[in-house]
Amino acid sequence: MVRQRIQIKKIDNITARQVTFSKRRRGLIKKAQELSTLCDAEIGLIVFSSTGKLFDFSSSRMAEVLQRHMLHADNLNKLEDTSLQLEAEDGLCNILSKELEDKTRDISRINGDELEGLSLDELMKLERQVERGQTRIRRAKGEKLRKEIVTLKGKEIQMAKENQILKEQMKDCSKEHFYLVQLGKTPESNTGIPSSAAIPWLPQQDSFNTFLTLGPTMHNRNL
Amino acid sequence: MVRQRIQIKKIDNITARQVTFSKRRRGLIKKAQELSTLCDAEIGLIVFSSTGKLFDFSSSRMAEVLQRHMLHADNLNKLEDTSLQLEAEDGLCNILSKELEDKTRDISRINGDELEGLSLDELMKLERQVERGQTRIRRAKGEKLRKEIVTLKGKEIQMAKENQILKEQMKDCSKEHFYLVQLGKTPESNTGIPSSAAIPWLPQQDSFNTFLTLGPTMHNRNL
DNA sequence: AACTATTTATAAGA
DNA sequence: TTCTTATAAATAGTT
Repeated sequence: MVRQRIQIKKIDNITARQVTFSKRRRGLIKKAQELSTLCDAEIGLIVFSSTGKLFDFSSSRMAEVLQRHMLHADNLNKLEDTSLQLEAEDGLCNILSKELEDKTRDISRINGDELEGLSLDELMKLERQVERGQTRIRRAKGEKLRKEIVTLKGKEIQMAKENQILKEQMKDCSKEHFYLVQLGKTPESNTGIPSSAAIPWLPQQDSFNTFLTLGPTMHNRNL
Repeated sequence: MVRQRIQIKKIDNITARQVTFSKRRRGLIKKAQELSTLCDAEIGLIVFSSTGKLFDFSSSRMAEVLQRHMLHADNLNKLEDTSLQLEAEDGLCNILSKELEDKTRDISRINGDELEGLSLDELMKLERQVERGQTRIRRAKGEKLRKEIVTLKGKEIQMAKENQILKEQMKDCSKEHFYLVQLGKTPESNTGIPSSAAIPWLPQQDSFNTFLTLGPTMHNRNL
């Protein structure tokens, strides 16, 4: 946005990301405050940094809700005092949140973050893992594309058939009209020149019936 | 803030207030989106207009949390603290296990499993994600290897120096022995030729003084 | 943490 | 509501 416009996508550099997070978070909270004051709105805003730190803002009543949320968030890291009553529950929560933490870090590493502490062996293992996944994902994508092509080809054939049928109907229709026109003496059909250019997918047909087929033609074109 | 700086206090004029609300609300939500994308933050934003209309934004799973909070907010009048507390605890576990489930599936997919339900777009997004991670992991690996090489080269130089010193010592030592042998009439040291075969990394030394240098030599070898 | 060149947001007006 | 525009505010990159 400044000095150079940035794209809105995850900032790779961790330091830069943290700096931007800090600046924009403050900006966002300020805007939220201003909106609530200026327009008498009730606003609740919760922001978790990628490292799990919580920041929030709330006007008035919403505070209660957000407060509760904050407690939950805290519990997530260190399930403490408040509920000594439910030790089993705590234990389960502890286990869950620990597992969650592990998996979150795993994903982070797969995405190429938090690699600092890893040994060469671990890095190479990670590389192999990602490579394997990549191969399989590509295979799945290829498969998907292939199937889509098959489906589309099927549709194409189906539509070609329909077109053929419609063309036949059109021809019959035109003949009918031709006779009707001859009987009814309307003078419009004088040139006899084909105008297939405007409707390229339809083979030649004489202009004397163009105006008659325009309606159905346009309609079919959008099928 | 524009054309004329405004004070941050409730806007009296109702129309003006509504217009400002509409503009700033959109601005706020845009900023929240940008922050969540740029900095990989989880954000939940709830805005109630003064007329009671709800607008909200949330990144990812925070949606569930906010949903819950909104429900709780409704119940807040009816339920006592204790039951709320319990419900909250239950909720936490639920949320944790749900998130765990999500992340487990995410990892599975990165590894190329459970891809069946994914659309082409999702597959391609996944492919890009994995590709990006791969690049970063490879970069980290390269970096690590480079550092290791630098360290090893440093050690090599250090050891070469030590070897040089040891050689000098050895030479002095040999000479000394040579004279001692000459004086003491021991017959072993007649050639003055080194026998390095047994300990190839050490340059020539005569067998009669091996026991003198063995200690420090072995020690230095492990430095 | 401060600076500053720019971009972005937006108040007021149409 | 939406567009325009002058200007305030936010902020990316730099120091």
